[in-house]
Order: sequence, then structure tokens, then C-alpha cells
Amino acid sequence: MPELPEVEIVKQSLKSAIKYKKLSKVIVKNRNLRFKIPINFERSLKNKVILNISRISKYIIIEFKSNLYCVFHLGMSGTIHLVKKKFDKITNLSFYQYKQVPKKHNHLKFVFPNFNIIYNDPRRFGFFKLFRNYKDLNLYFKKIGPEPFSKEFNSNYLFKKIQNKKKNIKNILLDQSIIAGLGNIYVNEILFYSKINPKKEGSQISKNEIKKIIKYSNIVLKLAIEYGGSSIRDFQNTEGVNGSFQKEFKIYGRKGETCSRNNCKGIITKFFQTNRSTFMCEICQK
DNA sequence: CCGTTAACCTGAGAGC
DNA sequence: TGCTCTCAGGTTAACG
Repeated sequence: MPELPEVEIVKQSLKSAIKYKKLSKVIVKNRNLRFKIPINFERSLKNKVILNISRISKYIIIEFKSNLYCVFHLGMSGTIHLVKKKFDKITNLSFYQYKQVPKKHNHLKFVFPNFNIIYNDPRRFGFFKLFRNYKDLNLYFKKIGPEPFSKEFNSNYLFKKIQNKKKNIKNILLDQSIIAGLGNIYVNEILFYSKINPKKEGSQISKNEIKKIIKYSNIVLKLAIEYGGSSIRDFQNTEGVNGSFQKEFKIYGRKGETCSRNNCKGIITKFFQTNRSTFMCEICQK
């Protein structure tokens, strides 16, 4: 489900809900996520105070008091639900458009005095990990590249990373060690804005095109965050509000439609690059 | 080192 | 209604 903007929205929602709160306990109903949830997970987090919630790439980090970090990833289908316990009734939830928490695939429950946070994940590609010090936490993210908004993600950096690559630019931008947080939707969108053919190999990308990639990575992602993320199927924030950036897609999911660029009469095509769908306008993406 | 492929899972929707 | 097939916002181990 989530790319950088959606994970950012989840992080913000979660932060306003649980920062400085004391977690009463965790109940794990199914340990078999992408990685098995460690046996000491519940014991380690019981009665721990949350100091902060942050995001690196598509990972969310919950920092607990006394050097304890819970890192989780939503995979393709992971969602977080805030369920208030007032009068024994559910008064709020998130993500799913139903007015109740999904019945199946609720794998973890974080219990707080007045509400629960539920992790739901049908495909179980998501996971939870624990780190007991800052050094180990950093080590885990060592291979993750710079965030698109960072100063480090500049023309010189990207040129160095792609100048010798035979791989196509679309797959290069999906590589989390080169740039953190992009996924299939936003890579499609960024390449459309940059007028670059997704099949073009890294070494053939010009300096000017590199500048465009950097510029539009920033513009597209910032806009998507402002719109509350993209809700293709079921994404909502923790207040139960849909994102609306899917309405702004210029290329993703628009096979057969006419290119939206002024004076371009191109028809949008769809094909696959390493099993992921790519959408492009053959006329203006060179 | 590089690039590609398969694998991990369930559910929604299309087509018959 | 029901069966089969394809596709889905991600990551990574294994291979040549």
C-alpha cells in the first residue's frame, strides 16, 4: 500500500495519538509476519513510555524510554487502526472505509488506557522489529539512501549513482539504496513530470534530466503529503480520512487515456518492468 | 560487484 | 453463482 507520503501521514497521525503516552501492553495474535515477531516483543514493550515517532523511508520508528526502538513496515497491505474504548464502543478507526475494524488479519494490538492501536495486514508483508540501542537502529538503516527532501539528494549524488548503470531509470528510482521512499506510483508520476522514458538506462540520463528528477521528486511527494496521501483502495489516515492525491495522478492507472500535457495527443500505455506496472506517454517521455 | 527473477501472502475484480 | 486467472502501493534471497 504505502509509499513515502502515505507512511508520512501514518507517522503524523500516530504521533499525535501516542507520543508521550504509556503503552499498557501489546497483544500479538499472529507472529508470522514477513519476519517472525520476536518472542520477547510483548514483554519488552509492556508499560513503556513513548518518547517519539519518526519515519525513515517507508519505515516508522517508535522510540520508547530507555533506548528501545520499535521499527515497523507496512509492506503492501499493512494498516494501522486507532480504536477508542469510550463506553465500550468503537468511536474511531482508520484506513479501511468500513465503519468498523476489519474482522480478519488483525495481527497486533497495542493497548493504551483509553484506546487501542491495531495492526492489520492481509498479505503479511509488513513486520515489526526491536532495537535496544541507537547504534543498532542506525546500522539497520545503513543501506537506505537519502530522503528525496534532503540536501544529500542532489545532482552530483544522483549522477554518481547512475552514470554507470545499465539498469533502466524506473528500476533505479525504485532502488531504496539510491533514493529512500519512492514506490511504483510515485516513480511513474515523477518520470512523467520529468518527460523521461522509464525504459531509458541510467547511463543515458542527462544532467538536465537528473535535475528534473530531483525537482519533481520533491514537488510530487510534497504535494502528495499535502493531499493526505493516495487512497487507491483503502488508505486513510488515523482519523479515518481518505487521502485524495489519487485524483491528481497524471499517468499511474491511466492506460488508454490521452496524455494530460498541453498539446500532447499521446495515448497512455501500460507495460511491465520486472513485474511492476509502468505507465507512460510514448510521445512526451523521451 | 551488477542485474534479473522468484518468492513471500491474501483478496478484489474481470472474464467466462 | 462460481470457477479461474490476473493484478496489487514492497522487499529480498538466490542465481548467473
